[in-house]
Amino acid sequence: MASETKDRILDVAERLFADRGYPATSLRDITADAGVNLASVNYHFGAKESLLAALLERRFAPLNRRRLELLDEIEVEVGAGRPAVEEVLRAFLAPPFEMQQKWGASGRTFLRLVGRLHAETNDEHRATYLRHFEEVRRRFTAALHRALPHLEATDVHWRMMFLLGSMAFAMVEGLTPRPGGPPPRDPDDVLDALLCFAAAGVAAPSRARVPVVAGRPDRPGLVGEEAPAARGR
Amino acid sequence: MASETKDRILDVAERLFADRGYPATSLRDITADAGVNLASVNYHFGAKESLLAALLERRFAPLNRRRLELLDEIEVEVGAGRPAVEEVLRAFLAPPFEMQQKWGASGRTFLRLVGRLHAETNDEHRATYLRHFEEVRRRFTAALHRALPHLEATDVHWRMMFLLGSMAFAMVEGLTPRPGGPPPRDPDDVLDALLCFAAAGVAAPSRARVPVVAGRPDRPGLVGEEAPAARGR
DNA sequence: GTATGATTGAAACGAACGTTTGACTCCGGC
DNA sequence: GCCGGAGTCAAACGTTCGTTTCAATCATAC
Repeated sequence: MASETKDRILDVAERLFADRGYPATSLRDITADAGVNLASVNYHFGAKESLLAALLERRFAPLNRRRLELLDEIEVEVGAGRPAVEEVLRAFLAPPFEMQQKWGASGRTFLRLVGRLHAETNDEHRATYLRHFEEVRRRFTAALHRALPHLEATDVHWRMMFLLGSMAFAMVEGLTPRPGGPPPRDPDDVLDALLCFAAAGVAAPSRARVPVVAGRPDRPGLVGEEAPAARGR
Repeated sequence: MASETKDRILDVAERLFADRGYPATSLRDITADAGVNLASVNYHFGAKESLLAALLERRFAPLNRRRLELLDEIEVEVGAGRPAVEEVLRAFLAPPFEMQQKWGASGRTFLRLVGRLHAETNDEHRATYLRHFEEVRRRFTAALHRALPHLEATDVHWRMMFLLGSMAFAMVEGLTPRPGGPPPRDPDDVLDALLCFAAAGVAAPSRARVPVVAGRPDRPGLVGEEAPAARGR
């Protein structure tokens, strides 16, 4: 069991999918890089799609188990009270970063892949991916709503979306150095910066719609004027 | 000039690229949907890659011109003073949403495509995309730093990244209704919710690193356990 | 009417894709 | 000694891809 070939294929596929995307990576690319025969992918995994599924399973199962475990701890501790926003966010965001350290370069690669998959709207791949993620999203959305009971459910959903976007972007962009992009950073620092950003954003006061049409040149009632208040807390 | 065939190809390609992604969309899909001959793509655009470039040019040029125009207004107005965070963010985020209204269904499709391209790390496509975006990113990062001079440049860069992620995700997720996802919403509401989230996140106080290493296996201070300290801040 | 340049049409090109095949190698159990 | 299953290998399968070709068509200017 756990043949060496199988693991080599998984590792290389993870890296190449993360680097080039799923559809742009051929089985020939993978097998050539892994130094194994082309047919071995279909032998061990059945099809390319199943390779992706196996790859996600390998990483997502422990990752999301950990997330829910941390959330369980929080919920037991606070009982019927309100969980703290930042604590909930940390339970959601920290495991991927923990994982990266535990799994080394391979873990970092996987994070890029996850960030990528958030934008892969191809329905088949998405289904594979969402199957692992749906329960997590649902439970954390609920926890966030308990932490911020004054927000409408719609707002909580959307802020969860924004949070996902920040996380995905931090993963795919933050971990692949690019010219002009932000300087590379210790992953722990990235997590802290992300938590800091996300906690403030998620917990932002819900604002009544201002009747100003964006970009209108006569600009009455600029929203920007409330920013100092937020800054000075 | 501006032959009908050419425009039909552009419109259909925009929609299909946004729906399925660039590499997963074939020229045959596009030409069949547009009701034109397969060869006409290569005749009018030269190659598939150039079709993408033309498509981006058509939308990005006015979009980013508008962004910089709004930023110019802000900078003229505040002179040597500090621009307001939310005002800068609005200048950045509003134009895509304005555009969507002006361009109708086609504009909405384009937003999804943009959100997608943020995750397309294929270097060629990315280069095409970034060429349009680089100046905008640079100028807005600088403006944000002027608005938040107490932050380190690194933090401003990263928060700009997080902002981009939220925006991209809002575009690709918020505009394609999905089961379990957030309920569909008036685009103006999305913009407001995003501005609200982003302004709070970007202007969040920079926090000193907590000295706890997340997820170390010998577990002095599991990530879950440091959270109470954070909660009590 | 006819020549001319721009566009469209059907068909084919070579390359690359995921997948399948069938022979070959290896190795533990009898 | 050899049998049987697991794994590997080179080769080929049929399909689809982006692109090219070249004749047919159209509008326009002469």
